[in-house]
Amino acid sequence: MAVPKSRVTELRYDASKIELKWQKRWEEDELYKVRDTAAGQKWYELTMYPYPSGDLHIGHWYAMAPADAHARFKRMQGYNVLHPMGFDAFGLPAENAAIREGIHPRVRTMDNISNMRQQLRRMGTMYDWDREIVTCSPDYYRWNQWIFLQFYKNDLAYRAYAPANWCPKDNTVLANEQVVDGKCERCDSMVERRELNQWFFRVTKYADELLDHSQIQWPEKINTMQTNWIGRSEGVDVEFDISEYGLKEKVLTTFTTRIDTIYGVTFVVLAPEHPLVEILTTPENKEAVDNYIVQARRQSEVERLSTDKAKTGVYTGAYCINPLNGRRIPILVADYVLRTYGTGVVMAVPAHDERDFKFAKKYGLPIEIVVSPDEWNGEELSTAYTGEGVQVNSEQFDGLHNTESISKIADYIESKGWGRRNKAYRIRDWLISRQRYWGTPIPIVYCDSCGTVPVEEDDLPVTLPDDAEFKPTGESPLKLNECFWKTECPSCGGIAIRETDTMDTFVDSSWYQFRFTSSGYTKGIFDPDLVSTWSPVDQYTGGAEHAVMHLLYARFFTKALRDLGLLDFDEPFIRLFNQGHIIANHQKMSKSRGNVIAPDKYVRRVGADAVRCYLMFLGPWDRGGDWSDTGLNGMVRWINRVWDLASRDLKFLKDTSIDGKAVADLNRMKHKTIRRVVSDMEQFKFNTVLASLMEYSNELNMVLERKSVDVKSWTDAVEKLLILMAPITPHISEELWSQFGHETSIHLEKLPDWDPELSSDDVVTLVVQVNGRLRDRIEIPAESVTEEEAVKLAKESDKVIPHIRGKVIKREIYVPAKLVNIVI
RNA sequence: GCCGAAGUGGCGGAAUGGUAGACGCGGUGGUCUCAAAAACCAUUGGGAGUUAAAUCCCGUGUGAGUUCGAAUCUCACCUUCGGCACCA
Repeated sequence: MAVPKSRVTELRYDASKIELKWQKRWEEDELYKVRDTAAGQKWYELTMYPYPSGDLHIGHWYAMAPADAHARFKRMQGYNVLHPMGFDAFGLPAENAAIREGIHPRVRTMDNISNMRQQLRRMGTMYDWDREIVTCSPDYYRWNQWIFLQFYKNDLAYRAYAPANWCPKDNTVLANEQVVDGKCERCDSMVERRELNQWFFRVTKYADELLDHSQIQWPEKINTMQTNWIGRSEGVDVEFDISEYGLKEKVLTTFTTRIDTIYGVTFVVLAPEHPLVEILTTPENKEAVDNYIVQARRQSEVERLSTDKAKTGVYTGAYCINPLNGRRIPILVADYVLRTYGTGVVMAVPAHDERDFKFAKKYGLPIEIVVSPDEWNGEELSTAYTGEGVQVNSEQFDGLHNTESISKIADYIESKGWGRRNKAYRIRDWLISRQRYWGTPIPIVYCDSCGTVPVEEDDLPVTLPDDAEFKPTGESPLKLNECFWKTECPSCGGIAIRETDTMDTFVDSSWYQFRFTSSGYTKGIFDPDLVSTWSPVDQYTGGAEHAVMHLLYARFFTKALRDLGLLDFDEPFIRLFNQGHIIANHQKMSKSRGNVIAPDKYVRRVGADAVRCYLMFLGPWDRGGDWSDTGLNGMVRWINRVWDLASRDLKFLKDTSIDGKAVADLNRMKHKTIRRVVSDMEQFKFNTVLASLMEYSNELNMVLERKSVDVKSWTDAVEKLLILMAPITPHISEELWSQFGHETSIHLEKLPDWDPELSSDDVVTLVVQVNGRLRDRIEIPAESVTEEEAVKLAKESDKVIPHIRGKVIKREIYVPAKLVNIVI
């Protein structure tokens, strides 16, 4: 295999010197200071803030540099742009490092932030650092606590004893969204089940509204993922009679989406955690059931839900009655039924449900067909039939197609009072408790006499103690810190204990987009005027991996804050764009592969502009790209050529013979380039933006060689190139702009308009086909050719004549100013 | 298993019903140089053809279809990537 020689393109200029010079100047001039009341329509463009891991890696660059270019572009279009930056500063890695190395999470996090802040400046970004948010600052997290209190008052936050996903490595519980393939999303450990008292946010209250994506322009993929995650199913709750046991509960309610199969129910299954299990189980079955429940509890969620696992279960010894046919059927317990979905009770129809079928086969339970497959002649099924068909064995509904009977049977059940239509959701409430130190303390106090008491708003923030001990005990380090947990009850003044769990860090990022509008505000979570000036975010960018976590939670918060009267709109982010992932040498970057690209190294060598350029050039932003050092060289070469073009001594044009056509052609090319660049920038098509700019600069090179245009045309052509490049390569554009004698920053320039007339070609190529095959290309003046003329030209072509000579022409197709197709 | 996206030169990619391969990388030949690197110029999908050209044929994962015309639309299949996966 040929190994490409490592060649390094030399820069014509000192990139670091120039870039640092302008970064300093921009800061002194407060060039990027955002003014709430500046002229121009507002444009709020936000990119997902980073976790302060210590170093800005190439993935951060890939997310932020193109986003910065786009925000700069909007600014040059005349918008008043807010494009802020902050740090998602709470989280497990800092605390785990503290356990390992003994460095306090705050110290380490703040160190990392100051390093990354410098790296972000070095990238040449236009962030206004006065608006920075650092979520581990009490000025920020006190508002997490404030929101928690409002949620608590409005029944959107509640505490419950429930089984939770426990990560044994991170020593904390996780939200459902943070469990991927049964493993911890962060550290890949197998998640265990633990029953604990936990705080939840009632995201399910907004399930229906969250399904509505009509007010946002997001990638269909993300909308679908959210829709699937919420997982609304419409069906019927049906009550099976258990009155024979003389209990308080007279019925067992099941949820089904296949009410058409109700006559085929041959047994009913309860989730092992269902409270009726204990009550209904007969004495002779008690031991078996108890053993089964213990066994089911021991299993992790993954083991229990594994699709390939054989289905297991036990009889309770109890029976219930199907209200439709009066049949008495057995009640079982099986762990394939989930307590948390629907009613936690399943009416099993083995003939028409894959899971029930397997279960029935294993335990020898009857299988009764009630929806007939096509051409079915009464034989037994070898697998569950889940398709459509005609009702059989269904009393008065026999003969109906099941697509009809679904609503007929539901109506019948409702009219008889045996049940009602209902919906079930896959999404669960958001578990926000974390048994960790480095997060927002939950502002709740437990008092022996008053119970659960919220901290007074005036007493916020509940701050993290600095002297916590970090030990991996499985409980919050705050539990070991007496100064923290020992407190007075806000209600009775007696001795009370603080909640020692902290909040999931996704709470921080659920509303940070609003805090950026007034990040220093002390009288509330945000300034009500400024939040409505800037919000919602017009353009959000970030990775698709947050589809059902951050993006869903942020939408939930927006709706909840709206209902609390704090916001007057429904969605946090109007447009969303997901960038892809950057890889290296066709492989995912990882330390173990040793192919991690360290941007700082390249920035030192060729400057931030070249790196920015290359990241935007290497492929469509949403599809990601493959880093290659030689590819970067190409960008360096191009920037060098632009440098040469723009720093040419104009004397070379002074005594040229001006060619009127060359001037007109250059002007045409200029307008065409402006049009293409603006339109592609708008759509985040940075790679084709750069291709257009390269074509334009190649054209300028040709003009330069021929020296055929006047000084004024040349200067304007080059200045327009610099303006179009400014969002992408902010430093070099600024430098060359000032070399042209401009006193003010290029970043204060408006993007030039293009003339629609001039931005299209005056001469077009007429393509001539015979039977759809290319035979000739004829240069014709645009727009001035009629169909007759075009066809005539085509038929007269020397290259076409041999193909049509002596043939009968069946059809002539003409696409104006583009193509003639002669069909023979 | 289900849902979704994608498959184009040696490589990254452009073109979303009308000139396939823009732009860039890499390669080849040349200029400059003692030499190299850098830079610059030319060339670069495959094949047939010719002294040279003209010209022709093939070509966008595979196979069919729609159309005057398909990388683009439709169907089936293959591969890769992403998401979901006992949710009744």
